[in-house]
Amino acid sequence: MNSLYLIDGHALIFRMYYAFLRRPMVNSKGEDTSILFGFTKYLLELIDREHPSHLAVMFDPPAKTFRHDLYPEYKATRAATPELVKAALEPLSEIVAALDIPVLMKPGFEADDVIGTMARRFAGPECDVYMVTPDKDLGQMVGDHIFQYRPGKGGSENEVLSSEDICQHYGIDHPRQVIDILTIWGDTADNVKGVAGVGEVGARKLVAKYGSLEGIEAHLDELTPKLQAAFREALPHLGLSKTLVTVKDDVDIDVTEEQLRIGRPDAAKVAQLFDRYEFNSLRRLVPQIPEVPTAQSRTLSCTEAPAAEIMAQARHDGHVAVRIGERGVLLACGERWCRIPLDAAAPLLADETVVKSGHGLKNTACRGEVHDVEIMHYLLNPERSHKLDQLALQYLQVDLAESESDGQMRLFDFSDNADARECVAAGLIEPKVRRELEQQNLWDLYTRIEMPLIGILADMEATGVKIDAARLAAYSQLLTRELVQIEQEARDLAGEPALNLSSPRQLGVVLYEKLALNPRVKKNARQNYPTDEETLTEMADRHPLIGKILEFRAVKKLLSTYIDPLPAMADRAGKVHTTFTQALTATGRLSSVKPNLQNIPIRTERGMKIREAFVPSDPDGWIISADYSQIELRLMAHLSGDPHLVAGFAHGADVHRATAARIFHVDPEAVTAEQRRHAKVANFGIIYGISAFGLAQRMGISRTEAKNFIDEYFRSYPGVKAYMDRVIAQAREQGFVETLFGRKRYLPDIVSKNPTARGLAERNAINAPIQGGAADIIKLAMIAVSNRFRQEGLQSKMVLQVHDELVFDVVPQERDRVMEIAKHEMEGVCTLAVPLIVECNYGKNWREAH
DNA sequence: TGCATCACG
DNA sequence: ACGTACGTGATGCAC
Repeated sequence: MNSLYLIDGHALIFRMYYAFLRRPMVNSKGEDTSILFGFTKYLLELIDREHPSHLAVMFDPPAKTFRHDLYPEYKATRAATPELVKAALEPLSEIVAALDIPVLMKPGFEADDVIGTMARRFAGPECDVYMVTPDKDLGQMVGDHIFQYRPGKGGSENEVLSSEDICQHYGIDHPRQVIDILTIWGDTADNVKGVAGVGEVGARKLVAKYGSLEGIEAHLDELTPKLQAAFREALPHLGLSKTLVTVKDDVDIDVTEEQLRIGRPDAAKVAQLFDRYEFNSLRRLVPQIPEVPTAQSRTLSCTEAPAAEIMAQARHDGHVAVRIGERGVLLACGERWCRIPLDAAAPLLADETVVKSGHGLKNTACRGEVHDVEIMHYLLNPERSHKLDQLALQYLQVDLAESESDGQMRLFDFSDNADARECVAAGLIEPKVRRELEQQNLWDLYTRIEMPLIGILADMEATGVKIDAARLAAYSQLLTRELVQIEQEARDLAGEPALNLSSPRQLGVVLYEKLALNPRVKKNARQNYPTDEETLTEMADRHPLIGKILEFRAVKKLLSTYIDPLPAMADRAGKVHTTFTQALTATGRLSSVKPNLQNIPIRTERGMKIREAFVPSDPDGWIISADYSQIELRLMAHLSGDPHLVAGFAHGADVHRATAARIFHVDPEAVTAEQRRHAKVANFGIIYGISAFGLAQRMGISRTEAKNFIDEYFRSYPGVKAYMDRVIAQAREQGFVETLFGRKRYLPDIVSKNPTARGLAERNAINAPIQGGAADIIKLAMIAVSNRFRQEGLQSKMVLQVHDELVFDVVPQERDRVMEIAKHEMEGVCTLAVPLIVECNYGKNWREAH
């Protein structure tokens, strides 16, 4: 199968222009090489990653296009092209030409049209076409063997969009309907007028319902009066708008398949250009030109060996390094390596008598003794980088980016063995990191907690959690209608029909200039007025618009972060699979990404509706949630040993009420609701390393009152105060703090002369042993629960961990057994000065299980 | 990119 | 004097 990549040159240039705006790259001659560097790097990395068989770059021609002839105001509202962008075009063409990549331009047409034409012409059973662009316009051209390849934002991964993806995103049946959506939506950037008052969401819904622009026009009378009027108003110019947003796919352009075929760079020319612009780091991506040797580093020596020999040696040594490569599994013993298919490696990986070492081994079949240097290094210092190239530099003095000394090629020749070098490097790093862990008494933490957790997290990710997509879809409809309504009301209240409620800048202007709701407020560092929730809530009584803004934001958040994306991320079984990150947080907590299932709403009624969509995979099954009650405050009680706080956790007692009783010198029964609320806020503050300022903010009292409150708290719980002083002193002496289980966090700023930095370090010193200790405890609980599930052969699955809560997807007949196991194992993880209490409930969904 | 905003524990 | 409660991730705007 051939693959043709069509690069939208201008879009990529603009992306790079913005990416480097704050910190431009300048060479020793003082030239700004940001765009050239970013563009070239993206291009070379794309080739290195995707191995295209054919490739071309499209640029917009400098002169006007047929769209300007049709509509003189086309793109008239655009700001002038930045000088840096203009200046980049010519040198960039030179670089691209030197790489033997064709540049296509057609006078009178935009790059989009040429891309559309090429895609239509070359896509077929023999060739997949990838249109490399972040712009939504080309979505209309996606189809059989035609994909949109969207560069990732901010270093994130590139995204390949198929016809189904486009349809799913817009809720349509065919990508051509993107044209109708764009026509109605309009395009501010190109000065193309759509239907006034209808945005992306509105356009999507209308096209989804009526199929096309014509369909909508035929059923105008079914629309709301406002919409009807808007459409009638827009009708005269919609035809033109449609032409403008439609990508032409029949441009007369003379190019053959042979010209697009990936060729060989002109090495001398590329070397000369890279020297001129000082692109030293890009040299490794073009193997035909010589590397510039890096002074201190050396390359890694490693040799390929027969697979049978490596496997035999692995079994003999009881140790092998593993890495999953793009073309099979890499195995290494010392500096010798081999590459074999996954199924051939599977028995060795599953062999519990062989220690597997490597970097990032969670998503491999490796089980048993797994020495993952990424996680091992995380325990040495969670806040340093655990990337393999960093570790290789530090432990092996090797630069993994450097090719092997035999000059293996990277570009246009994919026989390079970068993944083999990485596998060998991880294997050589492992004993060195292990020695450090042992010296610092961290090996136990690794083998008892982190290592067994790797496979458990892998299983949880693979199992996934079932989502009721239909329920979310229905809720999306309902909330979207509410959102449109709120938006309209807000615009009416503001008297600004085009107000973008998502733009803090626009809101600021309306609230503070037009309505002058707070004449004293100042702009922040970025010349914007504050529109954060706290500020707005304070002035909510000054204008009804503010309430609408807050409501808009709340609903928008739920829709755009949870309700709409979640169903799209489900697999065919309706399950979503998060990724748990085990080597990220400073304190030892896990994190959850893509999607983040650790921040599913719960605090509002609208939010809780989302939890109703988290359901058991068996329709007759149950969701069980087991959460530690007050685990962090219990840890504070244990660590401080304060007798009053410990007593506050006496069986059945309400700890916040007990705190209020002590602070306010009243009987627990006499505590008012407000007193209890304040005590609760204070208890949270204690865990975070309380400050008078922070407490004052959250309790809505003055700083002096907050100071008095804290003094009273410390008088009531002298052990807590003593613990805080002790742990800060310890941090100052040792440079780090640790949890009950020895997990460390380094706090170099604890001796800083900058009071702000020092204050933060001191609060970290108080908080890290508590937050980290709670993380240790729930990790141990996960291991204990998982062991019990295995021993007893349960079918139910642990599916989520949310810091102090475990969530289970339970088959009908195991409900009571799982409740029992979860509560028992979680409570029995360790013995503290206060009991560990777990609240466990079941229900037909996650909400009911609380 | 960098920031503001807001979802969770 | 200096600007603050602890730990995360996703989205969207504006540059």
